[in-house]
Amino acid sequence: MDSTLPQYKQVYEILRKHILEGVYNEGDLLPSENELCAIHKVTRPTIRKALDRLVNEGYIKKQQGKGSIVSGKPKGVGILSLSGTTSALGDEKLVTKIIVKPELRQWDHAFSFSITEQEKEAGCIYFERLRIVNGKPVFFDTTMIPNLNLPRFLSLKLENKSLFDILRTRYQIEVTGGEQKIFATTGDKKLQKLFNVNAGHPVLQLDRKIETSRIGLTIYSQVFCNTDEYALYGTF
Amino acid sequence: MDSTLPQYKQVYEILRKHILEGVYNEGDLLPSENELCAIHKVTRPTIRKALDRLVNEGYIKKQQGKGSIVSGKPKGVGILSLSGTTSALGDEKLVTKIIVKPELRQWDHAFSFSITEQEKEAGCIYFERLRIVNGKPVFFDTTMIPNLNLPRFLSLKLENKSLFDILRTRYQIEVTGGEQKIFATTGDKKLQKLFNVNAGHPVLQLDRKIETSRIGLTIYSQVFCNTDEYALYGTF
DNA sequence: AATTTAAACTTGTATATACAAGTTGATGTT
DNA sequence: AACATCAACTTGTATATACAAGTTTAAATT
Repeated sequence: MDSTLPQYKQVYEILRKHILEGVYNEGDLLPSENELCAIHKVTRPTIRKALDRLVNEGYIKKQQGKGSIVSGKPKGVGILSLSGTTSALGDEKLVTKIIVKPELRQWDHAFSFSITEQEKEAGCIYFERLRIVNGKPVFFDTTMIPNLNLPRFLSLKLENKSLFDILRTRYQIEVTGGEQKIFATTGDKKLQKLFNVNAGHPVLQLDRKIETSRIGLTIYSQVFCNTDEYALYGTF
Repeated sequence: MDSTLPQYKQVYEILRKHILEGVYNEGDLLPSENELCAIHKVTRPTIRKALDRLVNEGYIKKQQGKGSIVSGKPKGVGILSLSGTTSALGDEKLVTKIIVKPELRQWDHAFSFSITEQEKEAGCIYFERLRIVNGKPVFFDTTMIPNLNLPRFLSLKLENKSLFDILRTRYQIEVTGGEQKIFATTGDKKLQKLFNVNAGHPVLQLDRKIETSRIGLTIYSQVFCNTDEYALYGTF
């Protein structure tokens, strides 16, 4: 497929990358909109559309008369993002262990969410991961994705990459919204064993239904988190 | 002060109000962009800017070739919003009890967040609220706001209105971003008593630092939630 | 020297225009 | 009747232009 990104998205991707890679650091001013126009050979409305997106996602803040100031921290996926947590900790200290490798399953519901007939027919890609921070298991997440035109997904390695980065770069799928429910609970025995905690230990549970730019593709995710040492952190 | 809102914001406010008041319901199509142009006597880029905002906040979804589809549910304040929970439950079933009325206090930190010298000097407006759903206490929140040019705030009644609605309509202050930490914990004795639960009962804790469009004004909020029957719910 | 003023930046708002691309329904054709 | 085509919608992208409004810097004035 061709699928050339629109210019404002191209500029957005470049600036976003530069911020993440440290070309621009927190507190820095981006080049002015007119300079960006010259650099990328587009007009100001196009540049402003790219910048609007960076503002919405929390990468920059704008101040009239002054410029675009780099915030640095990514917004994450709407709410609290594990990737946000990841980046806050530094990747080298985080280990991902696949408990259940991506496999095809039948389903008729996704956690506390109901699914459509279409989703039921497609079946779901299912996997479980345990995230270990400095030797301590902190996150356990279960993900369900309807098996709709995601070639070679089952053979992808999820250890070191963010699911959403894979979807974005490999399949051009972006998160457009979603809903979530958050509980404080005590995990079951399986979870107590995975987290190595006693019965009755408080655990955070997060059920998410994540809508994407591909119509019909909704991702369902359930995350358990031991917040003893590491809180679930996010910017918005 | 004059402070006439820009046209795109005026259109945004009108459409937002109409969605919330049920002029347009979930699943409905908004008038097309060209029709909205005619209605509000502005050009399409202006209308599109208003719609962009509604999309970002989750009020509508757009589909090329079709139109703008009303989602209905508000996005809330970036993350999970109590107002979102409120609206999901229906206001009549929610009772707010003021535990500590808004008062001026000294402070040198806000929960797990540190504060600036300027904020420290200004002192803080402090209040505590308990939210009761169908007779069951579910939320307990503590709020700290630096006392910076918020006339008559101390005499406002917070029982029936959202704090953020007050800030937006009365002081033209909007939330621009923030950060938060979420824990699963067991509440202290005060909280056990407020929630009427046993010791060791899992409770959700949420520390939020909320930045606003008024420079220097950051709101600090700590929320405890008993998620036995009602999960913290939010869309994004 | 201190203050005021103005110029030269910055982002914010708004218009007018053009064409691309997706959706829908009506009109033909088979 | 079923299908294909087309026209008339819809939103998406992009340009060119203009002026308003906030910030900073430098020049002019006191």
